Amino acid sequence: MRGPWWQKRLYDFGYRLTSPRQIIINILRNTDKHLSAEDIYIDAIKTNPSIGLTTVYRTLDLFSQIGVVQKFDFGEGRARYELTNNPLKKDHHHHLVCVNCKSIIDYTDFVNEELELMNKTEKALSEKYQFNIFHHTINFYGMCSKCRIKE
Amino acid sequence: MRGPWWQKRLYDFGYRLTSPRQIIINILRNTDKHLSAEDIYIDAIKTNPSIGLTTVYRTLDLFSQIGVVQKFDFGEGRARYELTNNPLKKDHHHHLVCVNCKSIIDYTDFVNEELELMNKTEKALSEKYQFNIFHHTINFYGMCSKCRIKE
DNA sequence: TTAATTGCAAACGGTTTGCATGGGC
DNA sequence: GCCCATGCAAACCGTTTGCAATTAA
Repeated sequence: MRGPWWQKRLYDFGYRLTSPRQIIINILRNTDKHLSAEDIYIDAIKTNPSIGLTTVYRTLDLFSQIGVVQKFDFGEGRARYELTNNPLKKDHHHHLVCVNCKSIIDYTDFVNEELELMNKTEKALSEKYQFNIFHHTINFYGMCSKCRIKE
Repeated sequence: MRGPWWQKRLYDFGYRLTSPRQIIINILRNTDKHLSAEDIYIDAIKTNPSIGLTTVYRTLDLFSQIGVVQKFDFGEGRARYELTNNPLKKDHHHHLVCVNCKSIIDYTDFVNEELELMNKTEKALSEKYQFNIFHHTINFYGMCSKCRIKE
């Protein structure tokens, strides 16, 4: 395994349970939601009240750089984070975002077809534009049923 | 035509050419780039130096609410804006974003196939989740050729 | 002992708001 | 005259940075 010393221990929950990095990984492992840095911070201080918000940001940045965590921006003015391989989440999913209440639904409908097309597109784009593509996002924006009733 | 009084005049360039709204529309019409509020502001004060950045934000917000402008968030910590029907831009396109230098390429490869699938997906999602879907975004993230050489 | 990790407070940068002025109808 | 549009300055808020203290290897 490559990377810094602690990377290979990321999923070893027996290791120094109160280390901020372990706490944050645990929080992300135990949710199927898209948490913001603040969400994670609020949850983290329940386990270790001395954790700082700065550490949460730095940890998330580190994790997203090494690909353990994926950072999303749904246009709310704050980032949201997901564990890349979350056992509680559908493997490959995309997002359906309510522009009103900001709720997010993960969907997997047509992902197989989608994936096929995306792979094809990715390959073509890589060659045509000489891009080294890491990942893609597909978001649908609209208004959820609850918000539609209220309006 | 529905909407506020000035909406029907959006494309009437003879009308009060120094009004901030007209200036901003002109700027967006004459570029094929994804401009940030600041980009637009810097361009706008060349035409009318008394325009304020606040007005740029308020105008863009208004335009994106009525669907004249689409707001994008590529995860840079700032929003970028495109005219929905920009004559200089490809009709329906998606984005290829360099995570390093933040350059954005509009691509149209496979858009027809993509569009077909997206329409199908959109319809299915609308029904399944009772969402009223307005639009979608597809972004590929990777590293462009220039940045790859530098690293 | 040496480098990495962390918390605090302050800075930062994009965006929004309060408020008073100005311009169109 | 009334309402909407606008500019300015200040507030806001998520995020980043400088720095000193702590911890791990």
